[in-house]
Amino acid sequence: MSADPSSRRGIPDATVARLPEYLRALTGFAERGITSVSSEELAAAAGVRSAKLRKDLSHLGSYGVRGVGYEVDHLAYQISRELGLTQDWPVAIVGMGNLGHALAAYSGFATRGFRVVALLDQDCDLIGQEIAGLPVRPMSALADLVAARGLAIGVIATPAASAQDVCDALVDAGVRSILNFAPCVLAVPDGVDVRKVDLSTELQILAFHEQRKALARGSVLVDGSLRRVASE
Amino acid sequence: MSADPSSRRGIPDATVARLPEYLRALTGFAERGITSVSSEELAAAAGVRSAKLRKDLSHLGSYGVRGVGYEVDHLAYQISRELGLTQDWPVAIVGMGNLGHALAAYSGFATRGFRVVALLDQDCDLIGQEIAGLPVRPMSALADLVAARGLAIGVIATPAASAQDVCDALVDAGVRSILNFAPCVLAVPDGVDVRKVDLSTELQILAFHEQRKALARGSVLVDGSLRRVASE
DNA sequence: TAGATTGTTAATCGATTAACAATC
DNA sequence: TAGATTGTTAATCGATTAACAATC
Repeated sequence: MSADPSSRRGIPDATVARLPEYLRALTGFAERGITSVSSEELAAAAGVRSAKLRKDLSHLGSYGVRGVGYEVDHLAYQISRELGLTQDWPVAIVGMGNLGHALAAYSGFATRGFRVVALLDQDCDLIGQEIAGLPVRPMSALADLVAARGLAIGVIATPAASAQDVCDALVDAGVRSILNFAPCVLAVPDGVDVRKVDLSTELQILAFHEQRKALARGSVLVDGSLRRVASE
Repeated sequence: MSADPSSRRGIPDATVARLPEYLRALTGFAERGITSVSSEELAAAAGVRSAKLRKDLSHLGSYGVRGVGYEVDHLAYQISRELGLTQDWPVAIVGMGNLGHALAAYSGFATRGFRVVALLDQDCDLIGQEIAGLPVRPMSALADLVAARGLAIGVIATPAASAQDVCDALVDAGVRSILNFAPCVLAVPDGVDVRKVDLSTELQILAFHEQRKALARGSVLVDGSLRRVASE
Protein backbone atom coordinates (compact mmCIF):
# COMPACT_ATOMS: atom_id res chain seq x y z
CA MET A 1 0.00 0.00 0.00
CA SER A 2 1.46 3.36 -0.99
CA ALA A 3 0.76 6.36 1.20
CA ASP A 4 -1.39 8.17 -1.36
CA PRO A 5 -2.41 11.70 -0.33
CA SER A 6 -6.02 10.77 0.40
CA SER A 7 -5.14 7.90 2.72
CA ARG A 8 -4.61 10.45 5.51
CA ARG A 9 -7.47 8.72 7.27
CA GLY A 10 -10.51 9.63 9.23
CA ILE A 11 -12.04 13.03 8.69
CA PRO A 12 -14.41 13.51 11.65
CA ASP A 13 -18.13 13.20 10.84
CA ALA A 14 -18.81 16.65 12.27
CA THR A 15 -16.25 18.10 9.85
CA VAL A 16 -17.65 16.23 6.82
CA ALA A 17 -21.12 17.58 7.65
CA ARG A 18 -19.78 21.14 7.46
CA LEU A 19 -17.74 20.83 4.25
CA PRO A 20 -20.80 21.36 1.99
CA GLU A 21 -21.49 24.66 3.77
CA TYR A 22 -17.90 25.81 3.26
CA LEU A 23 -18.12 24.84 -0.38
CA ARG A 24 -21.32 26.82 -0.81
CA ALA A 25 -19.78 29.87 0.84
CA LEU A 26 -16.73 29.59 -1.43
CA THR A 27 -18.98 29.38 -4.49
CA GLY A 28 -20.64 32.59 -3.31
CA PHE A 29 -17.27 34.35 -3.03
CA ALA A 30 -16.22 33.09 -6.47
CA GLU A 31 -19.46 34.41 -8.02
CA ARG A 32 -18.72 37.84 -6.57
CA GLY A 33 -15.28 37.72 -8.13
CA ILE A 34 -13.43 37.33 -4.84
CA THR A 35 -10.32 35.20 -5.35
CA SER A 36 -8.89 35.05 -1.84
CA VAL A 37 -10.44 34.81 1.65
CA SER A 38 -9.21 34.60 5.22
CA SER A 39 -10.51 31.96 7.61
CA GLU A 40 -12.30 34.79 9.42
CA GLU A 41 -14.23 35.84 6.31
CA LEU A 42 -15.05 32.31 5.18
CA ALA A 43 -16.14 31.30 8.66
CA ALA A 44 -18.49 34.29 8.88
CA ALA A 45 -20.07 33.36 5.55
CA ALA A 46 -20.53 29.76 6.67
CA GLY A 47 -21.85 30.68 10.11
CA VAL A 48 -19.07 29.13 12.23
CA ARG A 49 -16.09 30.32 14.28
CA SER A 50 -12.82 30.75 12.43
CA ALA A 51 -10.98 28.38 14.78
CA LYS A 52 -13.44 25.64 13.92
CA LEU A 53 -13.08 26.32 10.21
CA ARG A 54 -9.28 26.13 10.35
CA LYS A 55 -9.42 22.95 12.41
CA ASP A 56 -11.85 21.42 9.91
CA LEU A 57 -9.71 22.38 6.91
CA SER A 58 -6.59 21.06 8.61
CA HIS A 59 -8.06 17.57 8.26
CA LEU A 60 -8.01 17.90 4.47
CA GLY A 61 -4.48 19.16 4.20
CA SER A 62 -2.68 22.47 4.21
CA TYR A 63 -4.31 24.56 1.52
CA GLY A 64 -3.93 28.03 3.02
CA VAL A 65 -1.06 30.50 3.00
CA ARG A 66 0.00 31.96 6.32
CA GLY A 67 -0.42 35.71 6.47
CA VAL A 68 -2.57 35.64 3.32
CA GLY A 69 -5.52 33.27 3.49
CA TYR A 70 -7.06 30.74 1.11
CA GLU A 71 -7.33 30.90 -2.66
CA VAL A 72 -11.07 30.55 -3.28
CA ASP A 73 -10.98 28.35 -6.41
CA HIS A 74 -8.27 26.07 -5.11
CA LEU A 75 -9.91 25.45 -1.75
CA ALA A 76 -13.29 24.89 -3.44
CA TYR A 77 -11.68 22.28 -5.68
CA GLN A 78 -10.00 20.51 -2.78
CA ILE A 79 -13.25 20.33 -0.81
CA SER A 80 -15.14 19.13 -3.91
CA ARG A 81 -12.58 16.42 -4.43
CA GLU A 82 -12.71 15.33 -0.80
CA LEU A 83 -16.51 15.14 -0.93
CA GLY A 84 -16.40 13.16 -4.16
CA LEU A 85 -18.10 15.89 -6.16
CA THR A 86 -15.57 16.04 -8.97
CA GLN A 87 -17.51 13.22 -10.52
CA ASP A 88 -21.21 12.70 -11.21
CA TRP A 89 -23.37 10.56 -8.93
CA PRO A 90 -26.42 8.92 -10.50
CA VAL A 91 -29.45 9.22 -8.22
CA ALA A 92 -32.84 7.50 -8.30
CA ILE A 93 -35.90 8.85 -6.50
CA VAL A 94 -38.43 6.29 -5.30
CA GLY A 95 -41.98 7.39 -4.53
CA MET A 96 -43.71 9.93 -6.72
CA GLY A 97 -46.11 11.49 -4.24
CA ASN A 98 -46.07 15.20 -3.41
CA LEU A 99 -42.57 15.16 -2.02
CA GLY A 100 -41.02 12.85 -4.64
CA HIS A 101 -42.57 15.02 -7.31
CA ALA A 102 -41.04 18.15 -5.79
CA LEU A 103 -37.65 16.45 -5.42
CA ALA A 104 -37.74 15.32 -9.06
CA ALA A 105 -38.30 18.92 -10.14
CA TYR A 106 -35.74 20.35 -7.70
CA SER A 107 -32.89 21.92 -9.61
CA GLY A 108 -30.54 21.98 -6.65
CA PHE A 109 -29.41 18.40 -7.28
CA ALA A 110 -28.04 18.92 -10.76
CA THR A 111 -26.04 21.97 -9.74
CA ARG A 112 -23.65 19.97 -7.61
CA GLY A 113 -22.63 16.67 -9.11
CA PHE A 114 -25.88 14.76 -8.77
CA ARG A 115 -27.85 13.50 -11.73
CA VAL A 116 -31.37 12.17 -11.28
CA VAL A 117 -31.33 9.21 -13.69
CA ALA A 118 -34.60 7.56 -12.71
CA LEU A 119 -37.93 8.04 -10.99
CA LEU A 120 -39.57 4.94 -9.57
CA ASP A 121 -42.91 4.04 -8.07
CA GLN A 122 -44.80 0.86 -7.32
CA ASP A 123 -48.15 2.35 -8.32
CA CYS A 124 -49.07 0.94 -11.77
CA ASP A 125 -51.16 4.01 -12.53
CA LEU A 126 -48.12 6.26 -12.27
CA ILE A 127 -45.70 4.08 -14.23
CA GLY A 128 -45.06 5.45 -17.68
CA GLN A 129 -46.19 8.96 -16.78
CA GLU A 130 -43.59 11.64 -17.29
CA ILE A 131 -42.46 13.85 -14.39
CA ALA A 132 -39.89 16.61 -14.83
CA GLY A 133 -38.91 15.10 -18.17
CA LEU A 134 -38.36 11.56 -16.91
CA PRO A 135 -40.70 8.56 -17.20
CA VAL A 136 -41.82 6.89 -13.98
CA ARG A 137 -40.48 3.33 -13.93
CA PRO A 138 -41.35 0.22 -11.92
CA MET A 139 -39.20 -1.04 -9.03
CA SER A 140 -38.13 -3.94 -11.25
CA ALA A 141 -35.98 -1.49 -13.22
CA LEU A 142 -33.58 -1.15 -10.26
CA ALA A 143 -31.14 -3.93 -11.05
CA ASP A 144 -30.69 -2.63 -14.57
CA LEU A 145 -30.17 0.94 -13.35
CA VAL A 146 -27.35 -0.16 -11.06
CA ALA A 147 -25.68 -2.28 -13.74
CA ALA A 148 -26.13 0.00 -16.73
CA ARG A 149 -26.18 3.48 -15.24
CA GLY A 150 -24.01 2.98 -12.17
CA LEU A 151 -26.85 4.06 -9.86
CA ALA A 152 -25.22 4.75 -6.49
CA ILE A 153 -27.65 6.78 -4.40
CA GLY A 154 -31.33 6.09 -3.70
CA VAL A 155 -33.76 8.66 -2.35
CA ILE A 156 -36.81 7.25 -0.55
CA ALA A 157 -39.84 9.54 -0.71
CA THR A 158 -42.54 6.96 -0.05
CA PRO A 159 -44.92 6.72 2.92
CA ALA A 160 -43.38 5.16 6.04
CA ALA A 161 -45.32 1.92 5.53
CA SER A 162 -43.47 0.98 2.34
CA ALA A 163 -40.08 2.56 3.11
CA GLN A 164 -38.44 -0.59 4.49
CA ASP A 165 -39.51 -2.67 1.47
CA VAL A 166 -38.18 -0.01 -0.89
CA CYS A 167 -34.97 0.15 1.13
CA ASP A 168 -34.53 -3.63 0.93
CA ALA A 169 -35.06 -3.51 -2.84
CA LEU A 170 -32.45 -0.75 -3.20
CA VAL A 171 -29.93 -2.67 -1.11
CA ASP A 172 -30.62 -5.92 -3.01
CA ALA A 173 -29.96 -4.10 -6.27
CA GLY A 174 -26.59 -2.94 -4.93
CA VAL A 175 -27.32 0.64 -3.82
CA ARG A 176 -25.20 1.46 -0.77
CA SER A 177 -26.19 5.08 0.00
CA ILE A 178 -29.74 6.04 0.88
CA LEU A 179 -31.41 9.32 1.69
CA ASN A 180 -34.62 8.63 3.58
CA PHE A 181 -37.48 11.13 3.72
CA ALA A 182 -39.95 8.63 5.18
CA PRO A 183 -40.56 9.11 8.91
CA CYS A 184 -39.24 5.77 10.09
CA VAL A 185 -36.03 3.99 11.06
CA LEU A 186 -34.57 1.79 8.32
CA ALA A 187 -32.68 -1.42 8.99
CA VAL A 188 -29.74 -1.94 6.63
CA PRO A 189 -26.74 -4.29 6.53
CA ASP A 190 -23.21 -3.11 7.30
CA GLY A 191 -21.68 -1.08 4.53
CA VAL A 192 -24.88 0.74 3.65
CA ASP A 193 -25.19 4.40 4.70
CA VAL A 194 -28.57 5.91 5.46
CA ARG A 195 -29.17 9.57 6.12
CA LYS A 196 -32.56 10.78 7.20
CA VAL A 197 -34.42 14.00 6.57
CA ASP A 198 -37.50 14.33 8.70
CA LEU A 199 -39.67 17.41 8.45
CA SER A 200 -41.80 16.82 11.51
CA THR A 201 -38.79 15.95 13.68
CA GLU A 202 -37.34 19.35 12.82
CA LEU A 203 -40.61 21.07 13.70
CA GLN A 204 -40.78 19.17 16.97
CA ILE A 205 -37.30 20.33 17.94
CA LEU A 206 -38.33 23.91 17.13
CA ALA A 207 -41.47 23.47 19.24
CA PHE A 208 -39.36 22.37 22.20
CA HIS A 209 -37.25 25.52 22.02
CA GLU A 210 -40.28 27.72 21.33
CA GLN A 211 -41.93 26.37 24.47
CA ARG A 212 -38.78 26.98 26.49
CA LYS A 213 -38.65 30.57 25.29
CA ALA A 214 -42.31 31.12 26.18
CA LEU A 215 -41.71 29.71 29.67
CA ALA A 216 -38.65 31.91 30.06
CA ARG A 217 -40.80 34.93 29.15
CA GLY A 218 -43.06 34.10 32.05
CA SER A 219 -45.82 31.96 30.54
CA VAL A 220 -46.95 28.91 32.47
CA LEU A 221 -48.03 25.45 31.38
CA VAL A 222 -51.63 24.57 32.27
CA ASP A 223 -52.86 21.13 31.19
CA GLY A 224 -50.12 21.02 28.57
CA SER A 225 -50.99 24.43 27.07
CA LEU A 226 -49.07 27.67 27.46
CA ARG A 227 -50.90 30.44 29.30
CA ARG A 228 -49.71 34.00 29.04
CA VAL A 229 -49.13 35.55 32.45
CA ALA A 230 -49.65 39.32 32.76
CA SER A 231 -46.28 40.98 33.28
CA GLU A 232 -46.08 43.30 36.34
CA MET B 1 -39.75 31.05 42.09
CA SER B 2 -41.21 27.68 42.99
CA ALA B 3 -39.31 24.58 41.89
CA ASP B 4 -41.92 23.47 39.35
CA PRO B 5 -41.27 20.02 37.87
CA SER B 6 -40.22 21.35 34.46
CA SER B 7 -37.61 23.75 35.84
CA ARG B 8 -35.18 20.81 36.09
CA ARG B 9 -33.06 22.65 33.56
CA GLY B 10 -31.01 21.90 30.51
CA ILE B 11 -31.93 18.84 28.49
CA PRO B 12 -28.90 18.27 26.17
CA ASP B 13 -29.48 19.19 22.52
CA ALA B 14 -28.50 15.69 21.41
CA THR B 15 -31.21 14.28 23.65
CA VAL B 16 -33.88 16.72 22.43
CA ALA B 17 -33.07 15.74 18.84
CA ARG B 18 -33.82 12.09 19.66
CA LEU B 19 -37.04 12.60 21.59
CA PRO B 20 -39.19 12.80 18.41
CA GLU B 21 -37.85 9.40 17.34
CA TYR B 22 -38.69 7.85 20.70
CA LEU B 23 -42.15 9.37 20.49
CA ARG B 24 -42.68 7.92 17.04
CA ALA B 25 -41.55 4.46 18.18
CA LEU B 26 -43.91 4.66 21.16
CA THR B 27 -46.79 5.61 18.86
CA GLY B 28 -45.96 2.51 16.82
CA PHE B 29 -46.12 0.29 19.91
CA ALA B 30 -49.40 1.88 20.99
CA GLU B 31 -50.93 1.24 17.57
CA ARG B 32 -50.02 -2.43 17.87
CA GLY B 33 -51.74 -2.55 21.24
CA ILE B 34 -48.53 -2.88 23.24
CA THR B 35 -48.90 -1.13 26.59
CA SER B 36 -45.48 -1.69 28.16
CA VAL B 37 -41.92 -1.73 26.78
CA SER B 38 -38.43 -2.20 28.15
CA SER B 39 -35.62 0.23 27.32
CA GLU B 40 -34.13 -2.57 25.21
CA GLU B 41 -37.25 -2.91 23.03
CA LEU B 42 -37.84 0.82 22.68
CA ALA B 43 -34.20 1.48 21.86
CA ALA B 44 -34.25 -1.18 19.13
CA ALA B 45 -37.34 0.41 17.58
CA ALA B 46 -35.72 3.85 17.66
CA GLY B 47 -32.36 2.63 16.35
CA VAL B 48 -30.21 3.48 19.39
CA ARG B 49 -28.51 1.62 22.26
CA SER B 50 -30.57 1.03 25.37
CA ALA B 51 -28.03 2.78 27.59
CA LYS B 52 -28.38 5.92 25.52
CA LEU B 53 -32.16 5.74 25.65
CA ARG B 54 -32.19 5.39 29.44
CA LYS B 55 -29.72 8.24 29.83
CA ASP B 56 -31.87 10.42 27.54
CA LEU B 57 -35.07 9.62 29.42
CA SER B 58 -33.39 10.24 32.76
CA HIS B 59 -33.17 13.92 31.78
CA LEU B 60 -36.97 14.13 31.64
CA GLY B 61 -37.61 12.44 34.94
CA SER B 62 -38.13 8.96 36.29
CA TYR B 63 -40.98 7.51 34.27
CA GLY B 64 -40.01 3.83 34.20
CA VAL B 65 -40.50 1.04 36.72
CA ARG B 66 -37.45 -1.00 37.68
CA GLY B 67 -37.82 -4.63 36.74
CA VAL B 68 -40.81 -3.84 34.52
CA GLY B 69 -40.15 -1.14 31.91
CA TYR B 70 -42.08 1.87 30.68
CA GLU B 71 -45.82 2.30 30.25
CA VAL B 72 -46.19 3.23 26.58
CA ASP B 73 -48.96 5.82 26.86
CA HIS B 74 -47.54 7.50 29.91
CA LEU B 75 -44.04 7.85 28.48
CA ALA B 76 -45.45 9.10 25.17
CA TYR B 77 -47.40 11.75 27.03
CA GLN B 78 -44.38 12.86 29.04
CA ILE B 79 -42.23 13.20 25.92
CA SER B 80 -45.03 15.06 24.12
CA ARG B 81 -45.32 17.46 27.00
CA GLU B 82 -41.58 18.02 27.17
CA LEU B 83 -41.47 18.73 23.43
CA GLY B 84 -44.40 21.11 23.69
CA LEU B 85 -46.66 18.95 21.54
CA THR B 86 -49.59 18.86 23.93
CA GLN B 87 -50.65 22.12 22.34
CA ASP B 88 -51.06 23.22 18.73
CA TRP B 89 -48.41 25.26 17.00
CA PRO B 90 -49.58 27.51 14.15
CA VAL B 91 -47.18 27.30 11.18
CA ALA B 92 -46.84 29.45 8.07
CA ILE B 93 -45.08 28.29 4.91
CA VAL B 94 -43.40 30.96 2.81
CA GLY B 95 -42.59 30.26 -0.84
CA MET B 96 -45.02 28.31 -2.97
CA GLY B 97 -42.62 26.74 -5.47
CA ASN B 98 -42.30 22.99 -5.94
CA LEU B 99 -41.12 22.37 -2.41
CA GLY B 100 -43.48 24.78 -0.66
CA HIS B 101 -46.34 23.24 -2.59
CA ALA B 102 -45.34 19.75 -1.46
CA LEU B 103 -44.95 20.91 2.16
CA ALA B 104 -48.38 22.54 2.09
CA ALA B 105 -49.89 19.23 1.00
CA TYR B 106 -47.81 17.16 3.43
CA SER B 107 -50.07 15.51 5.95
CA GLY B 108 -47.25 14.72 8.38
CA PHE B 109 -47.45 18.16 9.98
CA ALA B 110 -51.04 17.96 11.14
CA THR B 111 -50.56 14.56 12.74
CA ARG B 112 -48.34 15.91 15.46
CA GLY B 113 -49.47 19.22 16.88
CA PHE B 114 -48.68 21.46 13.93
CA ARG B 115 -51.31 23.39 12.05
CA VAL B 116 -50.50 25.10 8.76
CA VAL B 117 -52.48 28.31 9.13
CA ALA B 118 -51.11 30.24 6.15
CA LEU B 119 -49.29 29.98 2.85
CA LEU B 120 -47.37 33.04 1.73
CA ASP B 121 -45.59 34.17 -1.40
CA GLN B 122 -44.32 37.43 -2.78
CA ASP B 123 -45.34 36.58 -6.34
CA CYS B 124 -48.50 38.58 -7.18
CA ASP B 125 -49.56 35.95 -9.71
CA LEU B 126 -49.78 33.29 -7.00
CA ILE B 127 -51.54 35.38 -4.38
CA GLY B 128 -55.20 34.46 -4.07
CA GLN B 129 -54.71 31.02 -5.64
CA GLU B 130 -55.74 28.11 -3.48
CA ILE B 131 -53.22 25.37 -2.58
CA ALA B 132 -54.16 22.38 -0.45
CA GLY B 133 -57.29 24.20 0.63
CA LEU B 134 -55.59 27.42 1.74
CA PRO B 135 -55.38 30.71 -0.18
CA VAL B 136 -51.88 32.06 -0.92
CA ARG B 137 -51.44 35.37 0.90
CA PRO B 138 -48.97 38.23 0.56
CA MET B 139 -46.06 38.79 2.96
CA SER B 140 -47.93 41.80 4.34
CA ALA B 141 -50.32 39.37 6.06
CA LEU B 142 -47.58 38.29 8.48
CA ALA B 143 -48.12 40.84 11.25
CA ASP B 144 -51.80 40.00 11.39
CA LEU B 145 -51.10 36.24 11.46
CA VAL B 146 -48.85 36.62 14.48
CA ALA B 147 -51.29 38.84 16.34
CA ALA B 148 -54.55 37.11 15.45
CA ARG B 149 -53.53 33.48 14.97
CA GLY B 150 -50.54 33.25 17.30
CA LEU B 151 -48.25 32.25 14.44
CA ALA B 152 -45.09 30.89 16.06
CA ILE B 153 -43.17 28.91 13.44
CA GLY B 154 -42.21 29.97 9.93
CA VAL B 155 -41.07 27.60 7.20
CA ILE B 156 -38.93 29.13 4.46
CA ALA B 157 -39.23 27.32 1.12
CA THR B 158 -38.08 30.13 -1.17
CA PRO B 159 -34.97 30.27 -3.37
CA ALA B 160 -31.77 31.16 -1.50
CA ALA B 161 -31.73 34.65 -2.99
CA SER B 162 -34.87 35.78 -1.14
CA ALA B 163 -34.49 33.66 2.01
CA GLN B 164 -32.80 36.34 4.14
CA ASP B 165 -35.45 38.94 3.26
CA VAL B 166 -38.21 36.48 4.12
CA CYS B 167 -36.42 35.60 7.34
CA ASP B 168 -36.13 39.29 8.30
CA ALA B 169 -39.85 39.77 7.63
CA LEU B 170 -40.72 36.76 9.80
CA VAL B 171 -38.52 38.03 12.64
CA ASP B 172 -39.93 41.56 12.35
CA ALA B 173 -43.44 40.15 12.62
CA GLY B 174 -42.44 38.36 15.84
CA VAL B 175 -41.79 34.80 14.65
CA ARG B 176 -39.01 33.27 16.76
CA SER B 177 -38.69 29.77 15.29
CA ILE B 178 -37.75 29.18 11.67
CA LEU B 179 -37.30 26.06 9.58
CA ASN B 180 -35.15 26.90 6.57
CA PHE B 181 -35.18 24.83 3.38
CA ALA B 182 -33.27 27.41 1.35
CA PRO B 183 -29.60 26.49 0.80
CA CYS B 184 -28.07 29.43 2.65
CA VAL B 185 -27.05 30.60 6.10
CA LEU B 186 -29.55 32.94 7.76
CA ALA B 187 -28.54 35.75 10.12
CA VAL B 188 -30.98 36.19 13.01
CA PRO B 189 -30.94 38.10 16.30
CA ASP B 190 -30.53 36.36 19.65
CA GLY B 191 -33.62 34.54 20.79
CA VAL B 192 -34.56 33.32 17.33
CA ASP B 193 -33.98 29.64 16.55
CA VAL B 194 -33.25 28.49 13.02
CA ARG B 195 -33.09 24.88 11.92
CA LYS B 196 -31.97 24.01 8.45
CA VAL B 197 -32.91 21.18 6.11
CA ASP B 198 -30.68 20.97 3.09
CA LEU B 199 -31.22 18.29 0.50
CA SER B 200 -28.00 18.73 -1.41
CA THR B 201 -25.92 18.86 1.78
CA GLU B 202 -27.30 15.46 2.70
CA LEU B 203 -26.48 14.08 -0.75
CA GLN B 204 -22.97 15.50 -0.52
CA ILE B 205 -22.37 13.78 2.79
CA LEU B 206 -23.59 10.51 1.22
CA ALA B 207 -21.28 11.06 -1.75
CA PHE B 208 -18.32 11.45 0.62
CA HIS B 209 -19.03 8.08 2.24
CA GLU B 210 -19.84 6.45 -1.09
CA GLN B 211 -16.46 7.55 -2.42
CA ARG B 212 -14.73 6.24 0.70
CA LYS B 213 -16.41 2.87 0.27
CA ALA B 214 -15.39 2.71 -3.40
CA LEU B 215 -11.79 3.50 -2.49
CA ALA B 216 -11.87 0.88 0.24
CA ARG B 217 -13.08 -1.67 -2.34
CA GLY B 218 -9.98 -0.93 -4.35
CA SER B 219 -11.03 1.73 -6.84
CA VAL B 220 -8.64 4.60 -7.45
CA LEU B 221 -9.18 8.29 -8.06
CA VAL B 222 -8.00 9.51 -11.48
CA ASP B 223 -8.52 13.21 -12.24
CA GLY B 224 -11.24 13.31 -9.60
CA SER B 225 -13.13 10.32 -11.00
CA LEU B 226 -13.31 6.82 -9.55
CA ARG B 227 -11.77 4.09 -11.70
CA ARG B 228 -12.55 0.48 -11.04
CA VAL B 229 -9.44 -1.62 -10.56
CA ALA B 230 -9.61 -5.28 -11.53
CA SER B 231 -9.51 -7.42 -8.41
CA GLU B 232 -6.88 -10.23 -8.36
C1' DT C 1 -37.06 -14.14 47.79
C1' DA C 2 -35.20 -14.41 42.85
C1' DG C 3 -35.29 -12.28 38.44
C1' DA C 4 -35.58 -8.33 35.74
C1' DT C 5 -34.77 -3.80 34.44
C1' DT C 6 -34.29 0.96 35.62
C1' DG C 7 -31.59 5.20 36.75
C1' DT C 8 -26.96 6.64 37.77
C1' DT C 9 -22.07 6.57 38.06
C1' DA C 10 -17.57 6.76 36.18
C1' DA C 11 -14.68 6.07 32.21
C1' DT C 12 -14.05 7.01 27.51
C1' DC C 13 -14.45 9.24 23.45
C1' DG C 14 -14.97 12.99 20.22
C1' DA C 15 -15.81 17.91 19.26
C1' DT C 16 -15.06 22.74 20.32
C1' DT C 17 -12.42 26.58 21.63
C1' DA C 18 -8.69 29.78 22.70
C1' DA C 19 -4.14 30.72 22.35
C1' DC C 20 0.07 30.92 19.93
C1' DA C 21 4.18 29.34 17.45
C1' DA C 22 5.21 28.90 12.66
C1' DT C 23 5.70 31.30 8.56
C1' DC C 24 4.20 33.82 4.47
C1' DT D 1 11.71 43.39 8.86
C1' DA D 2 6.78 44.08 10.58
C1' DG D 3 2.14 42.64 10.07
C1' DA D 4 -1.03 39.20 9.14
C1' DT D 5 -2.98 34.83 9.25
C1' DT D 6 -2.49 29.92 9.12
C1' DG D 7 -2.05 25.24 11.22
C1' DT D 8 -1.48 23.06 15.64
C1' DT D 9 -1.47 22.42 20.50
C1' DA D 10 -3.58 21.86 24.84
C1' DA D 11 -7.56 22.71 27.69
C1' DT D 12 -12.37 22.37 28.00
C1' DC D 13 -16.66 20.81 27.15
C1' DG D 14 -20.36 17.67 25.98
C1' DA D 15 -21.93 13.08 24.43
C1' DT D 16 -21.57 8.11 24.53
C1' DT D 17 -20.93 3.79 26.64
C1' DA D 18 -20.49 0.00 29.94
C1' DA D 19 -21.21 -1.47 34.31
C1' DC D 20 -23.87 -1.91 38.35
C1' DA D 21 -26.31 -0.55 42.56
C1' DA D 22 -31.05 0.42 43.47
C1' DT D 23 -35.45 -1.42 43.50
C1' DC D 24 -39.73 -3.11 41.50
